[in-house]
Amino acid sequence: MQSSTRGRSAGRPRSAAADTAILAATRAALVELGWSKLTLGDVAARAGVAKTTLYRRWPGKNELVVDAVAELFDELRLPDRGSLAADVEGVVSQFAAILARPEARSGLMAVVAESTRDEALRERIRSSIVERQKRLVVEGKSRARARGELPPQTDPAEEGRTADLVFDVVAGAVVHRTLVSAEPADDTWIRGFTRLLLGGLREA
Amino acid sequence: MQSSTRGRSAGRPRSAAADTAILAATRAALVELGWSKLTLGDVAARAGVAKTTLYRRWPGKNELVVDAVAELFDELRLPDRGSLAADVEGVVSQFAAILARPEARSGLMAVVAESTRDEALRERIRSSIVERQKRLVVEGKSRARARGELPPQTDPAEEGRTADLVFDVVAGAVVHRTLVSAEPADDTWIRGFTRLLLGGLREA
DNA sequence: GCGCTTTCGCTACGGGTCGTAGCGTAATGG
DNA sequence: CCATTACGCTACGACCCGTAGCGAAAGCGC
Repeated sequence: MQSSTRGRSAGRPRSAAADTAILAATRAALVELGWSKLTLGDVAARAGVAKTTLYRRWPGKNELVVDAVAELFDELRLPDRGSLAADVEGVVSQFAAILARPEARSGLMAVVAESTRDEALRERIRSSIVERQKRLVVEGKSRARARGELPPQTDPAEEGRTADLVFDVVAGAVVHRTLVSAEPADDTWIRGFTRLLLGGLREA
Repeated sequence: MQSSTRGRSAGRPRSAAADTAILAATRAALVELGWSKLTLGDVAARAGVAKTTLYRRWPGKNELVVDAVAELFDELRLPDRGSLAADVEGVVSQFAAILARPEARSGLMAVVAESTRDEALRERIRSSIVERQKRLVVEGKSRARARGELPPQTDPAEEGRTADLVFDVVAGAVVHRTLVSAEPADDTWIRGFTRLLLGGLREA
């Protein structure tokens, strides 16, 4: 008999504080234990909530970690530094700083790996993490085009393809440098990468 | 084969057939179950060996999957196609084909994620997977230099840095395209990527 | 052949995590 | 005051882990 209107009115409301506590506890557990040794029971204990509360809000470990890591990317911005090269260096630097944090290193690749067999999880990652990054690429390109640093683009389909391409190159390079090669994406590296991205291999 | 003389001689030798059976079973399990649901008991059953045999040869799931996936990269070659662009397209195409296989998709990122907290595992990945790929980059660059497509490089330290950089860009882009963006690195994409890599953003 | 050594298959076990069910209590809105 | 929903807590079967112990098998040196 739900008096309808919206299902969201009757009963005790969910504690918003619990949400933030759980996500913070998840990140703390990622730092201390890493992905594989992280257990939901441990996260619940750290957050001061019951394990059942956790399961009422997230389907499982994968989705929880995606949400916990996604918050790390909230700080990503694209400040206008005056030139395309400076803009690229700026955003890559921010991205590298996030990936240098242990909670991101441990969690991000693990959920991406899981997402290869879980369509819903992949969509969750895409909407809460990837899409936000990709928007920076689109904005940066249009800004450079307004400055005259890049030729105007007529075909919108072609424009979308190159934006995707550039995004995969930038994000992929930083991730690979940080997690696979396991060496820091410091200023020297970032300058070299920006030069390669803008001028190509023949000028590097 | 393998005529004696070296340290190991006494006792029953380890079955080489068991090794190949176990690694093949591991890949099959990766395809069917993915990383998270893969259990060593299941792999042992598929391979027709006892679980204890498996633990005698590999420390755990991580190392086993690294070795199983590493074999997929044995086929990686750098055929001489006459130009730098064609060489790049060729090797990227091979790399993309490997990453398109489900056993690579499921396993590779998972072990990389684990390696962020396990130095020995990272070294195992580096020596058995990454180093082999990186050599292709070095060889391709020197070949292009011999053709006159790239300027000669004087400083060997600088040369090493750019080789590392190019490697991270190439491998990272393909991995990101395949696993994060979850779209195929087909011929169209490969051509666009090669053009971006060689000519830079201003020519793309 | 004969032992010595190492590996193999098998069984069994304690320890840990999972995800859920059940229950009584707490916090809202009508 | 009552209906409704969230919460904390406990308990549970199921599963996987990694190891120990056993007898049997398979090479090697003699």
